[in-house]
Amino acid sequence: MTPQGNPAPVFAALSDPTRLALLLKLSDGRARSIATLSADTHLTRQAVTKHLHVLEKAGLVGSVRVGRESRFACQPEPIATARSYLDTVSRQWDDALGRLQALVER
Amino acid sequence: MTPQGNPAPVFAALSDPTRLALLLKLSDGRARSIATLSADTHLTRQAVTKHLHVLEKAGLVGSVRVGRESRFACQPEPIATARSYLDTVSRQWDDALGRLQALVER
DNA sequence: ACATTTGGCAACCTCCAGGTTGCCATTTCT
DNA sequence: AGAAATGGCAACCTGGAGGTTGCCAAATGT
Repeated sequence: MTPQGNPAPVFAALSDPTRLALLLKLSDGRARSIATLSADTHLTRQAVTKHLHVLEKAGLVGSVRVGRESRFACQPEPIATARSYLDTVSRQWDDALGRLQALVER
Repeated sequence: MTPQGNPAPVFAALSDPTRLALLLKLSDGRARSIATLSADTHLTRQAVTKHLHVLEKAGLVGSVRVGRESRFACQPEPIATARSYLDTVSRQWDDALGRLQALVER
């Protein structure tokens, strides 16, 4: 259910320090339970749960229920989406700058 | 290589569709007045002004007062910051995936 | 069998982002 | 000089984000 092409939700998911920290923790590819992920945080387990669900809705992580615990792990596609968006913007900007400079140097 | 920078504020600035649209408009490098930027929007000039100030605080755009109007234009550095962050995350993820696959294939 | 770990659900609170309206100052046009 | 364009400022409203607490259900350890 990850809409491709609209980068705003992905950026929104990335706009919170707590979620960035979670992503960094998960960026080693290992799957972790909610309890594990909220262990060394000053936040409540519920708060962490909410953040994880936000990340999941944005498609940045996926979850699997294993016994009594549900494990979360990274999913890379939306990051690629966000990166390609930034690439587009900065490329257009570079192009425009290049043209301007060419005009000036002429 | 590249400077530091906390990427969360940049992502926060990028997390709004209106601001993304503004950035795209400005990504051709030309500077525009607030009135021009809010011309083909369904939003109020004030709303657009607020969004522009958010982008400015994040360093994504800069403004210059020219006569009675203030012109806004792109500034590329924070975009580079955000991109490098996404690069870091996705590289770490790729590395982890690689190690996992190496383990599995053994 | 019982206690513990783990997590889902719901109610609640507070704060701020996004948006509006109204008014006023300055610059530009005629 | 007078009218219009441009935008800064402030008050105000509303919804949702982020966080907490409390309770309950299911899976696990002993």
